[in-house]
Amino acid sequence: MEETEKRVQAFFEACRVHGIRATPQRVEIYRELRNTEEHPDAETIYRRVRERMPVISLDTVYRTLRLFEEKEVISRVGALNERARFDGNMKPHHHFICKVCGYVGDVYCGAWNDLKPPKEVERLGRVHSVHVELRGVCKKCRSR
Amino acid sequence: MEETEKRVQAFFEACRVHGIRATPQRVEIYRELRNTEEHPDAETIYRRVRERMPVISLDTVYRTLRLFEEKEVISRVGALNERARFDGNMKPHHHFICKVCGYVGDVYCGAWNDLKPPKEVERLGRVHSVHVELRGVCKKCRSR
DNA sequence: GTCGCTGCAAATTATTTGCAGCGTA
DNA sequence: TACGCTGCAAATAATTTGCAGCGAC
Repeated sequence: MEETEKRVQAFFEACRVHGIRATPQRVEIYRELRNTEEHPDAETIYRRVRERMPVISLDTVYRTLRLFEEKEVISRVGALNERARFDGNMKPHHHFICKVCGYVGDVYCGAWNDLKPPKEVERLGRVHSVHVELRGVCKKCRSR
Repeated sequence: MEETEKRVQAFFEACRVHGIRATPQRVEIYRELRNTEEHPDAETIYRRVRERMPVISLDTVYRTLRLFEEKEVISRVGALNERARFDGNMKPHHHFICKVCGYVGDVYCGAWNDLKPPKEVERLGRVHSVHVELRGVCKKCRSR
């Protein structure tokens, strides 16, 4: 069995566990996402899936991605894109981000200020800065 | 001199270096951003600055933030929020993000898969995952 | 006077929602 | 039959843009 197809099997299993239906649309969206390393956006996934499955709508893609993310079957790159948040502190530091409310807290950790990227990264481009993101649930949201 | 005000002095200096005007609006936006650790969004900054400076518009705030970011006087939390990007790979890995085109590449680095957050982070909340983000310029954008 | 910066209003873009129909358990 | 899932169209929310006026060099 091909690698991607093994994953699709695991996907069916995950759907069973979460009690959601593995509809054709969802399977294709999942397959598309596993088939690429491009970290595509919703629109791109929509365009590609539609080539193989002409009857699918963009909002199904959005809805499905949101569902997958909620079930932790896929993840989102970078912060939860609610709205842009800014930071006036340009000293090296890191962030704790609450998955629930989006709260962002500063984390200082000297040891993390000079993490050395592995050499293979040169293949991708030149690194200007290294930044650690901790994701979790903040105190306030935990106590609710 | 108070800490924030020292920073505002540095801000004037930075404006001189970059050849942009340190208008009252810009000074207030910068001051607001340095005065808080909340990593506010544009709307929040707008609301707060307006209390002290009634004549300012939301788009000036947006424009100013964009300008500051470009000049590297401030930074943005998380990825450049163009649009949401998704990742079907749930194995622990890290990301290289191109500042110019938004390209996202996967980075595998065993040593980074179990970075231990400093104890003070418990003060903020419970950490579920640790993720390193490398920001830089990708090969394609460098050669242009 | 020139040119950068601003406010206003309108435009654009990404994402979400309400609703009716359809298909599967 | 019931209910989850879908497509469509309309709504919402964040951010950007065009334009005219104003003020600093």
